[in-house]
Amino acid sequence: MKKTETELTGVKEIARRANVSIGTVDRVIHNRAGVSENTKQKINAIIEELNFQPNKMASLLASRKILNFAILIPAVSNETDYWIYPLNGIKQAAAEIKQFGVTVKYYFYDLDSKNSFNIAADELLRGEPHAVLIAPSFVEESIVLANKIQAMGVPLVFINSDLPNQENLTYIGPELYQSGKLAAKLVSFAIQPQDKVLTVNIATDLENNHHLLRKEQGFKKFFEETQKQNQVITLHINETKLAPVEKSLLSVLSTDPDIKAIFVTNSRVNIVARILEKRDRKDILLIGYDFLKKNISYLESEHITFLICQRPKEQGYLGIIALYKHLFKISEIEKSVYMPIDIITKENYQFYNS
Amino acid sequence: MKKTETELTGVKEIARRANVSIGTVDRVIHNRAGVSENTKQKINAIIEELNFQPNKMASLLASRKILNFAILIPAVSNETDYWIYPLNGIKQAAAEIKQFGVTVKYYFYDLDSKNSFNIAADELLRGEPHAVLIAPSFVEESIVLANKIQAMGVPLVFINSDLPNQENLTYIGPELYQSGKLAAKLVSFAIQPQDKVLTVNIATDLENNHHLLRKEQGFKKFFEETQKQNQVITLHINETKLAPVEKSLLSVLSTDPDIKAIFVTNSRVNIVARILEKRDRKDILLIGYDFLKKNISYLESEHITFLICQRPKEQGYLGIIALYKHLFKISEIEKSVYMPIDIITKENYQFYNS
DNA sequence: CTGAAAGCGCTTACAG
DNA sequence: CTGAAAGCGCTTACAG
Repeated sequence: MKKTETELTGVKEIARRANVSIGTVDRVIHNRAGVSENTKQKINAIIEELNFQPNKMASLLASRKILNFAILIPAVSNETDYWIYPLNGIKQAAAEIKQFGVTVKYYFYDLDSKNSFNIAADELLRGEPHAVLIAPSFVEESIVLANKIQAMGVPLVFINSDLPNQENLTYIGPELYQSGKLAAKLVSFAIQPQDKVLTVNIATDLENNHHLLRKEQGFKKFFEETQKQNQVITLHINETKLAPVEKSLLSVLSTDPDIKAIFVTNSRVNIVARILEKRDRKDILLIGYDFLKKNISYLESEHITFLICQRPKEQGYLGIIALYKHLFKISEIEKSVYMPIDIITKENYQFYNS
Repeated sequence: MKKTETELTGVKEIARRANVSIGTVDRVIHNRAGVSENTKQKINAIIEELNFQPNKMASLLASRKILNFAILIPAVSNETDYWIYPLNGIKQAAAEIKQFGVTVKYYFYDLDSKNSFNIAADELLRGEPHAVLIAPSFVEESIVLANKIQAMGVPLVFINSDLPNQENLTYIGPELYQSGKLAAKLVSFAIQPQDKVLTVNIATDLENNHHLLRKEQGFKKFFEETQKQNQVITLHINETKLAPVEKSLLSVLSTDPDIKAIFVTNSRVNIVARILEKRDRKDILLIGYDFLKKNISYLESEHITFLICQRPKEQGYLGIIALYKHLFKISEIEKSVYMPIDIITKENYQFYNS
């Protein structure tokens, strides 16, 4: 249970072979100034030869570094508990890497307020973090922030939605188009050729919700590609309260009684479920997004048949771990990590851990 | 970026407050013998008060421990590449914890040979590992091994299948019954009330394949519970070569032309896919298990509609991490971790990372 | 440009 | 039962 092959490696051995002090070796390892080109090369050669990997624990211990990670994500709101899941993932990762001197600071913004985003972003910058994870819900504002963070040379991770042309360390989140296609496939099983299908976007600010449209496109694409003859009807509802959604939806359903499946492009599928429940319309297959308590209860009662879910907890967890692995040089980080597209039903939700 | 609040905590501070040496503090922390009850209590009180958590990196560094993990899993065979995925997960975890002084040793056995299992198990024991992960495919033989390992006080993790009444640290793998139910639900969407459904077990040694029966039970249970009128027919084929499987299967299909869906209870679904492909029977919905290359290609060609998959890579990864977290006291380990039951289709398989 | 010394927070013999 | 010292493999001032 003891290490044996010490002495053969390590700064000491390098110093001995190069005939210098370990201080100089350290300078070379970390590329610090003040070493003659000559000894530098000599030392580097030995490092190569020994295939030397500095002992991270020792270096952490000696340097007494503490690293501050900053998190900027939406606050958990009354309307949706979605963001509790990424937050839980982040907290779990934070607990695990605490012992390596990492502290995590949280900044929350209101999904209904760009201003709250900007305020939180300013606070974050003032904290001078060593690494940042953000959910860039507001595109313009997020780009401004991302540019500042990247200018500081601070590694940045996006979760949940991506921002193009940034120099972020990685993106961890869903690929939307494909999830729409998958939804369409699931729907296609349960309907007859003459049935119609309805897609519903429920969001007040569709501008900042391009992602809903991506899902819709994927959904429609499936029906085109497979040459199904089912008509796909599209409905945008730019309100999120029950009453107006109900009004719009019922109007469409009465105009088109052949609609036998509804695809809701976000987690507000529970609103539609509630409406169908009131009218006792179990003949319509309902499919939507996200593992929220409200949605799960409708999965239970079979008003919702499928939920598509992209591991919100894992997004948070992996985001933090990516920053940790990068800063501690544990492994290389991929530029983007697309979460698996999970299908949740009444039969498997109890095994879905977030 | 420097730590500030040092001195307030740590063995030194405890020693100072208790008026003893840090050596004595260390003895108490690790419950070593040779400390008077009196000073022990005094020190423990201070530890409580300070909410002291020893610095793991320092302790690791000072103790120069190396930990050997032993892995016992089936070898990757020609017939199936299933076990490459757990192995990859294990290797990934091993790479990440290598820097903490963990080395991993692999022992492989042949799924067709209990003897090879016993030989590998003996070798493993001779290696005197500090932690063990096994896939206990042969029940009897695995129990014998598990008892020996547990008698040595060595933490033990099971992946892929569980063993009852053991004192293992944790089990990480699938819950089979529920996955069968889920398969039934998926099938139920695509069939008409008059259609029949076939479940197929393909395995030479059904005795050591109780798990197939569990899936079959779950599958049947769904049809009972939901009072579907579809007849569910059961077929056991105790051969794994194409020819005999083909013979059995075609015989059943010709007797019962109403069979419109087939549920294969393991990864050999590709054999059935091949048979259906040859006969160009795309009218039969085929569903089976596991993200194998062969299976995926039939998913692509739409001879297989659904694959159910339980994250083999993650099972390996999490198994190792559980041992690491246990030995390094990073967090408590749950007695069993059931993997999510994932549904793989042509539309989402490319995002499934194992 | 380089070295010698002190120290990170622990653990490990060894001496008493 | 307890303490003092050396050391883990690095990093950090400081001195030259």
